[in-house]
Amino acid sequence: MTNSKPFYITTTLPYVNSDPHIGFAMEIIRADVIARYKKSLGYDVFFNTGTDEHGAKIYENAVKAGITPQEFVDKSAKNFKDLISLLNISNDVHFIRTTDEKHIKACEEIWNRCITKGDIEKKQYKIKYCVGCELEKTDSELINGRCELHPDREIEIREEENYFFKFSKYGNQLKDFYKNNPQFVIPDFRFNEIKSFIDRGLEDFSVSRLKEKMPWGIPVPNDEAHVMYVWFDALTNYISTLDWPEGGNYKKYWEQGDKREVVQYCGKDNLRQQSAMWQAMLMSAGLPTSTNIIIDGFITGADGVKMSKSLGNVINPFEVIEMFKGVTDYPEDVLRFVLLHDISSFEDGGMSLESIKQSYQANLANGIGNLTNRVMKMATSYGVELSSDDKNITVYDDKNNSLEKFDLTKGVIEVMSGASWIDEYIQKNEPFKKIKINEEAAKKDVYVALFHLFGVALKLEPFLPKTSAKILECIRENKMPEKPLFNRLP
RNA sequence: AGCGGGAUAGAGUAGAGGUAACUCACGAGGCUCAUAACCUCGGGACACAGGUUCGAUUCCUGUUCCCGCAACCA
Repeated sequence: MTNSKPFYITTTLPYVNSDPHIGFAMEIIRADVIARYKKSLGYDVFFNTGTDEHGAKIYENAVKAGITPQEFVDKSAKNFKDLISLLNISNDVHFIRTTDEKHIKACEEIWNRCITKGDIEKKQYKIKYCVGCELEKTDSELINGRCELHPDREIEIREEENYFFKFSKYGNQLKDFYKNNPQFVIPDFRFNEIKSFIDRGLEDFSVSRLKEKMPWGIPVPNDEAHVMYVWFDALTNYISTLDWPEGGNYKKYWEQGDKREVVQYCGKDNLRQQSAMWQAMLMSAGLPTSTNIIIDGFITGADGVKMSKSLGNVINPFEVIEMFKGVTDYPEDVLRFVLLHDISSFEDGGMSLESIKQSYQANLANGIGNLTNRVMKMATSYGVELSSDDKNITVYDDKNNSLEKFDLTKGVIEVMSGASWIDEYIQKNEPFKKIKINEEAAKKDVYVALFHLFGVALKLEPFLPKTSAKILECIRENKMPEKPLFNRLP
């Protein structure tokens, strides 16, 4: 391809401490939709995801399970890879693990650059320690300044030496950066949140831990007593995946040219890390900043309550796919669909197995699936076929405005209304009646329906790739689907 | 305490200074090409109190209630 502009998109890396969560499924599906859409417009896309594999929780869990941390993360990383292929994520997605050799090298390099710049230095770090638990506690874990589990004991303040990143130094630079990039964080209200966070003033953050307490991390260069704490380790993946500093991919996809597009998807809990901390780290290391941070909402239970194991309202992505295996050949498209269509692009949204079934029935079985049968039945029995010119269109050449704005929910709803337009059109024009009295007129109607269905299928590609391909195949080969795309639920 | 967001039909959401939209559910009718699907019509809503305005549900102020954040949580 001549002229193909580079485009970079990444998800955050999920922490492999627990099983893949429906929220991560949503995040990677959304990033995948953008990646596929950009590819369809001819961009040269680098799509990144992976797993975050260091830290105390993993270390403890490995010890508990009686295996090494490396064995533990090897097993967990596989779960995530399994989910990714199950969701039919673009197969050229890059998968970085924070235990990968090239990642570790990149972390050392960015650390060295920041320390050379004078932005990392040792400080006393006060931790709150519960003697009962024998654990460090954060303020949010304490109730009235006391440990929830041991309210009868005083919290001890202990001091240790940690490395700190001089985040406070970057407040003004971040403010200027935000001013010059009014679309940096999407949606607006999240951008406001981070701006007012910066306005309140920044504190330096701790970037190392004592190795004797927590050995499972990347060693701090030139200091055997410390390992890196999560920030320099996990965030660096966005460039280590590009073989930074040496690799050509870094130059091509991150530096790019004048009109860079470096997009990071994340959940709302990651706003601060992605749009402020990571950007400051990049500034410190003398690297170009990201161009867009897209913030997703959270998925809640049906009535807006938090998903939790104790409430039993947790949705497991593997289960959802399993549930639809009997009724359709495209169960992964069902999960993709409900996550894209039923959860709003930037706000929290509720979901339950019941709501998933309902949405499936209404939109996929009664909607797209039924419509495909309806149109193809008439096309094949009346002998209507798309002209070879029409048939050879491979890209819907209109830019999808909602996708340009990363509003995927609106994007998929627009495609669905295209489908229901066809249903209305058929009802209004009644080609099934006309065929008995005026064959030509009936065929003309069916051609219109067929042509529009073709357009719907093309536009559906980034969202539901397999369903789209099947519909296009039926139209191009002028045949009925061998079986209904989406059967009704029993 | 502070900061941010929110309160719209039975449920979930959209929207805007001037006939309040959509999906599901509900009621009536239509069609028979299709997966008892599809189409049309109907009922039903802007938390409360002030203010600005010719006019606000939309802007401002206050009240009540809900939800995040409160930094080292990976």
